[in-house]
Amino acid sequence: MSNVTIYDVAKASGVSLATVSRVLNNPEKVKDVTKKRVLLVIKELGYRPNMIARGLASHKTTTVGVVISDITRASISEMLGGISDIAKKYNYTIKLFTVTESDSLMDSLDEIVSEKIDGAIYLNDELDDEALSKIKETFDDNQIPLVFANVATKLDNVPTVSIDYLKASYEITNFLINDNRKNIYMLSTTRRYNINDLKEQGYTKAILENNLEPKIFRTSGDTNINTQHFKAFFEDKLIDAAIAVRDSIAVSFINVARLAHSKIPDDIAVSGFQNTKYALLSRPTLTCIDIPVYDIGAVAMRLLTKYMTGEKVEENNIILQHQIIRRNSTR
Amino acid sequence: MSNVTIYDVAKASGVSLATVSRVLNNPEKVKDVTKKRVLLVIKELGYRPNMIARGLASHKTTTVGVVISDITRASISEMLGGISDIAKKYNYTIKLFTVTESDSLMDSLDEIVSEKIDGAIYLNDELDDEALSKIKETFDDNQIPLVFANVATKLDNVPTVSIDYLKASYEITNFLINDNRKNIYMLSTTRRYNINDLKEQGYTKAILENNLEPKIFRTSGDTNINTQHFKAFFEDKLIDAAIAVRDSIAVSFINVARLAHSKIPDDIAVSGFQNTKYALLSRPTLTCIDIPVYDIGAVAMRLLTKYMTGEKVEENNIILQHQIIRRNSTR
DNA sequence: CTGAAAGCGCTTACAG
DNA sequence: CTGAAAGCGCTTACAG
Repeated sequence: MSNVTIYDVAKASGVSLATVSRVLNNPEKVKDVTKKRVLLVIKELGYRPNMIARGLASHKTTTVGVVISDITRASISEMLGGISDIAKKYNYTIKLFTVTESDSLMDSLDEIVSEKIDGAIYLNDELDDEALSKIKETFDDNQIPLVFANVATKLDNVPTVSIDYLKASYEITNFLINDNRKNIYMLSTTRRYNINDLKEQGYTKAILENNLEPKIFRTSGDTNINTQHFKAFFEDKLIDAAIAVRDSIAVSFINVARLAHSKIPDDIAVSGFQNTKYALLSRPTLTCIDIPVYDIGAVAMRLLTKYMTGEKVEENNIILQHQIIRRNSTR
Repeated sequence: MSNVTIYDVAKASGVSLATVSRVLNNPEKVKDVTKKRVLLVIKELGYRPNMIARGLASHKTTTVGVVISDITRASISEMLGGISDIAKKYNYTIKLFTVTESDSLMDSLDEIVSEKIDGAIYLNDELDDEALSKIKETFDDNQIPLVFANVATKLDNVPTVSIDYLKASYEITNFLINDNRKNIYMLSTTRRYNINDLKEQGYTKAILENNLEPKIFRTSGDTNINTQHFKAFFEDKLIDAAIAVRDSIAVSFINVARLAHSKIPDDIAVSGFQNTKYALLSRPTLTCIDIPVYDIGAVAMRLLTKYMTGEKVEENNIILQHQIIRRNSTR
């Protein structure tokens, strides 16, 4: 029964409730004997401070908000894993907020802010700079530290944790160019994402530097739909390499390409992005950029703890390392 | 700026703070003119009630805890999606708790309980009945309604939302038996899950009813590891059908089987469980039991709202419908 | 329909 | 090192 209050503990150990509170929050200010006695009573009574009351009195809830748009995306749950592990380590609880497109952004933010969180991590790579700065501003007004995870922006004073998507894309494109590929497509999404734009830029840069022609094919993330698109694609396109912005799109493309009697990787080399389980289960197995999704979450949470406790922060925009995982869909 | 309090609103609209509170919580008790005036001031000042203070005063936090073990599992994020959508609809906020194996169960529960949630959903199919009832008891002691999602148990008075895994497994096994398969393996996990046990039972029942021999092969959920196991498997096993307890294990098995020159589905028919994206991206595409994971989450949350508000509940153990999705890995 | 007052369970200066 | 008291921002009987 958790209806034991700080009063009960105070009475049972013969001290004031102020002292019990100190034992819990500033133990160094309490004499050893007293502390031991109080601690014992706490154990015996099974006392656990009421976090709500503590939150009201101290203006700290030891809760961080995690704001996401589409929880179903594979990367999200891994990022959440990283966030959660570090949050636990620093004794923060997580509140989950989902913002759907039908919601007005400002209303959603107001709601989140009124929950009195100590800080927030925002996961949403669909935001443009305007939306990003509006969000940042709202949190600033309420003095709530905020970190964007897996989001890239040129705005400074907006803390982010991400990888260098432009560079990653540039590298994988060059990798294919060095394999003597001439007709390299980027398979991107119809919908413009903050991060996919960077992938396209890195690709385009490498392509142009080599006097090739950039070719971006946009399709849906939905397997049923992009399968149809890819089937049409093979009726008239010349192609010897493809870089998909997501692993699942790459695998879907491989499946259709093989139906069209293309040999992977000899006729067409294919690369994905992220290194999910899809890449391992695909045949041939998929070469891709490994994105340390768990780490992005973990580092974002760690960064947030620094803002919340007022620790010195050297760098607001953290770039984690990516790498190319070579498998059988490329030579 | 959310530092506007109920006092500011009261003063600005010339009423007492009690009236402002009523406008928000029991509007029918306030005269229309007064209500309109207060509402206007609330808008103008941008007032949003402090949820922490409200929680302390009312003993209701409008927050539900979602307790999970391994957030990385694909099913979890979809279930969370269902939970989140319904929670939003009923104006509940979600607190996320992860319980790792290294944590003591009781300590974790104590922590969760001290967060003063109004109710909880527990997602963990690794628990045996003993653990389940211990958990249920702890929440009962603290008068916190609790629903287990995607968990099966014979204990009554433990609310659950799930599908009939035994029946689903029984059906898919019979489906393969009717295709004249004789050497049907179940590909299960080394680790015993609450739910996988039921899958094994359904399989075994169908097999025995048809005078066949039950054959359960246990492996890891990790693709790299089970690939090795499956390679060894093909050196000495006679097999013409396989039912994997997870889609990803089925796909991994198919990949190895094809390497061993088995034709899918002619030589070996394969079925999975859940109907994830893996099933669609596999070649051949994977037949599997469709599990309405999102719905399980949504229904669990809806059920929980009933417990929290004291609504009548007809049935504590809700079974959702599954179905067999036939694709190309079976005939 | 509305207000004054107590209370929710804590924390935190302020004294001593 | 410890206690008395004010306060965090609300809700909710209790009167009227």
